[in-house]
Amino acid sequence: MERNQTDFVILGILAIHPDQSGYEIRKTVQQSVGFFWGESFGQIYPALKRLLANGLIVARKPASGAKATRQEYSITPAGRLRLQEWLAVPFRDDPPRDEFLLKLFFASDAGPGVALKQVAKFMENNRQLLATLEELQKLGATRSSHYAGFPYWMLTLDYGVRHLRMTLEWSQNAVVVLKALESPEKQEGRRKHV
Amino acid sequence: MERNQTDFVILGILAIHPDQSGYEIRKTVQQSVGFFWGESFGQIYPALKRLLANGLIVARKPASGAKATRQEYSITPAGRLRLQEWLAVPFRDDPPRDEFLLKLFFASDAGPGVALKQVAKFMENNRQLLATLEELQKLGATRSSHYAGFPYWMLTLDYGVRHLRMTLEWSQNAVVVLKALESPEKQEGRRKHV
DNA sequence: ACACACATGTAATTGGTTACATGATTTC
DNA sequence: GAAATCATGTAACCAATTACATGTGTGT
Repeated sequence: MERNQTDFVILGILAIHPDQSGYEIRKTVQQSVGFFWGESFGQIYPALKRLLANGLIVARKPASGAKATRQEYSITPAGRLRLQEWLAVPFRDDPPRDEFLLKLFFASDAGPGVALKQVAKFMENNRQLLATLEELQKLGATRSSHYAGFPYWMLTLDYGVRHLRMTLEWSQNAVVVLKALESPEKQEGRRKHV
Repeated sequence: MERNQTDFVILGILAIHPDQSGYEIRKTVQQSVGFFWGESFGQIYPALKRLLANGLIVARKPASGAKATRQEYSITPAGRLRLQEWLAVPFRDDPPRDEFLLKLFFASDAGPGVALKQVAKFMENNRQLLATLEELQKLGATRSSHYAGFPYWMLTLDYGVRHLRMTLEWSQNAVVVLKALESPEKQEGRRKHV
């Protein structure tokens, strides 16, 4: 019960910025919480209908000039209340399923070479994402936004940046460990061939 | 395609330690990869039947003396091959959905008090888990295990420990930020009431 | 003319949890 | 004899992705 998080993502996004279409909501989600949350159209459109039926959002044909097919949504007072209610419910932390760690855990069956490839991809992914988030952070710092949500957004961004930096530090060490496993000799800080 | 990760978790676990029942496999999963992966019975039992039908594992009634109802499974050579194959496929990193961060991101609608409560729970959870993982790490260090998988297990453990330490550092800062938002005055390192 | 982004939706499938249902064995 | 743990499984439901299907508007 109370498990349909898509609804709340939409409410949250519309609470920050109203008059968005389903298409736009998805883009906003990707650009704001995308580094720790994803939503697909297959979930967004049905969710919008649900929210509409429950009076938590309202639909409006956009002002003339915009596309005729487009539907814009805004949050209602009831929707805002629902959102606030949900915010106060303790989050549940189920273990996030991490496929990378899973493969690494079992990797001895395939050897260090395979593990090193996975780690390399992991590093590359994280380096790129880190660059993006640091860019966002810099932008935020200069703009010193006046939105009420701003400090909260920056906290999550900071979390992301710290997380990615940690993964890169860890990766460097992992590479050293795996390379040592790769070469048959033990290289305990000494030359090869003992 | 190739998305049924439960199958591979089971194969991986049985590759490390054979002759386990479905019940036992689940426990092993919890105790080994539990901090980044979970499996429920509702998935394990059907998966075992699937794997059995495909010849990737074999079933055996346990030696006399054990429970009659119990079924023990082991990985077959075909299963091991399948596992190795999967290990070499690049992992996919979809953004892990983090409900805690999501609530924090939208928390301005509910205020710093609500956010602080969520952060407090987050810290508490992570402190506990960190203690458990550090315990495991210490145990691993003394035993200096001879299993081939050992270095890989330690890498994932190290990841967990680093991650949790990072979350606690971040949390401390988050609490400071949120407390500052809570009190109406700006406390820029100066006295209140300007 | 073509490509790309905007825009909305449904259907099929898979993935996954939770609840239900049952029963044996061990420990107190 | 009661409670906890071991043990297996199914059914109902919910969550989520992916593929399918369709069409408009904008820019080159």
